[in-house]
Amino acid sequence: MSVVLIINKAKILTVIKKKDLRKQQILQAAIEVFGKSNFQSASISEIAQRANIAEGTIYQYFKNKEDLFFSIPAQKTEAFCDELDLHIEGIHDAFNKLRKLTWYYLYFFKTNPDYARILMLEMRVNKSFFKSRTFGKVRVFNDKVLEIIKEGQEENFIRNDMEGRVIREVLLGFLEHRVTRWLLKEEKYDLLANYGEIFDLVFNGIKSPNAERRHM
Amino acid sequence: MSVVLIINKAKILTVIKKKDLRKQQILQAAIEVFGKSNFQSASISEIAQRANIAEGTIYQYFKNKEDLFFSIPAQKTEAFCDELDLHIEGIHDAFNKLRKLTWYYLYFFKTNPDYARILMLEMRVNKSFFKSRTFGKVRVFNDKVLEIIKEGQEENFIRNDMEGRVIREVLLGFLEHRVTRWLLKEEKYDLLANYGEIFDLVFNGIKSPNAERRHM
DNA sequence: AGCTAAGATTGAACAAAGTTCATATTTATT
DNA sequence: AATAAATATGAACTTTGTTCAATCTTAGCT
Repeated sequence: MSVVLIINKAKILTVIKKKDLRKQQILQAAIEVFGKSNFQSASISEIAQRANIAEGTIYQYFKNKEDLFFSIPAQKTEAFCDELDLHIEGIHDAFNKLRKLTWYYLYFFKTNPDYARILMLEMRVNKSFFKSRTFGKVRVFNDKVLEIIKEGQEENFIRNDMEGRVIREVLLGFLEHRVTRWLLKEEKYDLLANYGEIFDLVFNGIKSPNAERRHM
Repeated sequence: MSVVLIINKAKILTVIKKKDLRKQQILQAAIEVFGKSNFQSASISEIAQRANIAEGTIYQYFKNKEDLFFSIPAQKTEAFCDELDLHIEGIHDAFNKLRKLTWYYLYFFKTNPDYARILMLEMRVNKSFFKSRTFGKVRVFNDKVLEIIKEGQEENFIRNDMEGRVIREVLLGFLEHRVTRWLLKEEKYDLLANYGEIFDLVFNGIKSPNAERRHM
């Protein structure tokens, strides 16, 4: 094994890439199949079919069905965080950062409904997901939200009499709930409709009493 | 069949009761088994074992595993609504009704964690649950919340510039999120801890601007 | 180019769990 | 007590995730 490593570095890279490619191919098929239905009613055979491979091959790349399932949100969540950074970039005050974050959150799920279904209706509600490698990616986002909230507390327009974590719970709780409802109602309405209204509603609850109407 | 109906009414009642009793027996076993794990990893054979019956018997009382699963929340939710009515009874203003409702909601799930797991982590996130007979019971609760919110809007301490439904979404969204988090963290902390704090947080978001500190 | 070994792929076979159904048992009626 | 109806049973069936021995493909070497 280590011999190979010494002899030819370039070749190994292409091998790794090929492995990665096949993994991507399986993941893509998995997103489509899992996204259309759910974990239990999606079948390995359909995923294999859609990826044009044999069922057994999947198990060379993923430990089992659950492992494959849990691997789906990893890249997407990473992409979400990266793009979010871009959207936040250049905004200086925490209020507008939070406002933009809220908008982007809803926008992202609106434009990625398959991923939304998987993350909101299956992962978010699965105990072992919280122990999975993939959940680390979600935590990055959660940390970022808390950071902005603390920033807002220092800027004194988010109330200081409560822990940042509790405030985050209200904001994320509402967002998750909203996306979940939208999915369950089969995406029949616009997830971003009256977005300003609802942000105002949540925000008025978490804004500092002595920041009256400063940002309205 | 109809002959029996004409001949002996009392006997039939006892037969119905017996059928009901067996159904209860199966449901109780199902609550225990589903509550400990989840839909997919709970097995019919374990439920049958715990109810001291054969696997096939279950299918005399329930169409299939999903039907059995969906039947669990029906009675519990009904009991929840009935008790909630008692707790609300005698409270005259919408503010304190909402406050009590919030408290009772958290209290109920705290004291019924098996049911909580089933409702929050499995049902609430399942599309076909929304079409099930059982969901009607949940809707009764939702309607009650909306009613109280509208009452509050008339009493003018809940903001009137937004639809009652949106306000309900924030309140219930937060409550569901809180219970869900608590379950996922394996009930390691007290669900009712700093309950006043969090109600204040949500309420300040939905209270009418011209009801300043009236109820604080 | 051809050989060899490692790696990747395959799909038949296996295992586990939901569901069905012919048979057996229990209960109710006369 | 006899008969019929209702209920319960568990072995057999079906489906689907998973394994694995056999086959094919690719990379490295002469």
